[in-house]
Amino acid sequence: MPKEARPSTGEQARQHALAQLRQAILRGEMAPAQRLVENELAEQFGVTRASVRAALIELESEGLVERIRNRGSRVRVVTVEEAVAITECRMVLEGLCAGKAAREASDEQLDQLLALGEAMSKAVADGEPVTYSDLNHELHARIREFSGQQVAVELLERLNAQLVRHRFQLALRPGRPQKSLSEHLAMIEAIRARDPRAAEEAVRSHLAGVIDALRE
Amino acid sequence: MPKEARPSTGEQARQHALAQLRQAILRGEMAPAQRLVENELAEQFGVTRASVRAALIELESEGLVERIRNRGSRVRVVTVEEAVAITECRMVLEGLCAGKAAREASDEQLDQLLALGEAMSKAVADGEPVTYSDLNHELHARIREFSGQQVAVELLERLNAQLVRHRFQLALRPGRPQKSLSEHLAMIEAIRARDPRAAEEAVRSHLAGVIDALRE
DNA sequence: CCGGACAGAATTGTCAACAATTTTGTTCAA
DNA sequence: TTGAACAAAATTGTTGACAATTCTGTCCGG
Repeated sequence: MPKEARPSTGEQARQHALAQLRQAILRGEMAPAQRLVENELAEQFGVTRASVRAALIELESEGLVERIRNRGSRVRVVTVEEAVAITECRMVLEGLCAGKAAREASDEQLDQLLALGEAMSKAVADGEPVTYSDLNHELHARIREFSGQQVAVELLERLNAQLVRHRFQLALRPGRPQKSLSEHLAMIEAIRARDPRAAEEAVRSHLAGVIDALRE
Repeated sequence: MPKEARPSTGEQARQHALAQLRQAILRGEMAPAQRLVENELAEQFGVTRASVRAALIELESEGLVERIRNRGSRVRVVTVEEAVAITECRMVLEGLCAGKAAREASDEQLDQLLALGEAMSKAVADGEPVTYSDLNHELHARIREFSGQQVAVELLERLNAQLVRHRFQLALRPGRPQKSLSEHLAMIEAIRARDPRAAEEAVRSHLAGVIDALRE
């Protein structure tokens, strides 16, 4: 059992509890469908139940936690169908972002994408799937960021948070990095060419591929 | 000042407060940027502050309310730029839904769309912009529903809720219904033709038109 | 006349106790 | 043995009071 967290003076209790719990779920420290008892969490994080409650309500509307009236909270499990539906939404939203990024990114930012692409190629060549997965994640984050589309960014971050468990499963599949790499390079190429239409199309076909892989 | 709501026995207090508050905001009974004091709301709705607090936290993550630490809550005001960004997201998400609806809707559902289109034409011919606006809203809702894409539906409902104030402004603009009507009819046509690509394109160009109108 | 320090008011954040609900385990009769 | 009724335990929902923070208006020195 993890040691009780420090009182964390400046930080308000609710935000503390919220951050701790979200991290714990995202890091996969909570088993899927595990029950989240307010009392236990309160003791574990060193805050009162009211703060835990507030945090749980917030996590519920982020889609990370499931709450049933008078029955308590659990870590939400995302079925494969849901993961597919989520990825379909990612597909169009990231497509939007890629198109805007192709129009509005600075030359400096385009160089960052190029560097990321090279790092990803190297990771695949060296057979390091974990490094590749991290870079993958970062590439998508950068494209979102460069689009300047704040609303889409927030929606996508929420959606991505719900997929943590499926991401692992996908990254370690043999042969997957190779296929994924060329799609990613095409995305980078289209954005660097400042071709919004091609950029959107590249992102969409990449995520269509992810959907196929999710379905096995 | 509105009379205190009934205790609403079965319903739990938090859900009661949440529903009341959300309705009040969506109906425009709360002035934009109006301060929401927890005590006042608690008394007004006949629940305790804790329930109001919980409701406010939830409404914050729905984007209807803005909360600042130790400073309280206000009704969130959506700037024109934000409304544009939101509508861009609607554009791609509703495009996704239209494509899926074109594939998966039943013949019966397609007939509903046709009937809606006729009603909309009539409303424009009769010069009834309010009726037209309602039908407009219903058409979009039906398309979402027929797609069977639950994740997209939830995202879109959240986004739409944030636009209430801008919707009014747009619907009453002279000449707007005429332009909007033909775009809507094209959407219906494409879905009824079971042409996903055309359906997506029709929805996107319609909402691109809405974006132009928003920018004036 | 102006600006900063300070006290008071208003408001949000936190807490511990209590009430209501659901689940679980036990008993007893058929 | 099975099933329903019931009691006990666990857990969530609610309440009112208290603490911490921020805002507001006043006072005093310059």
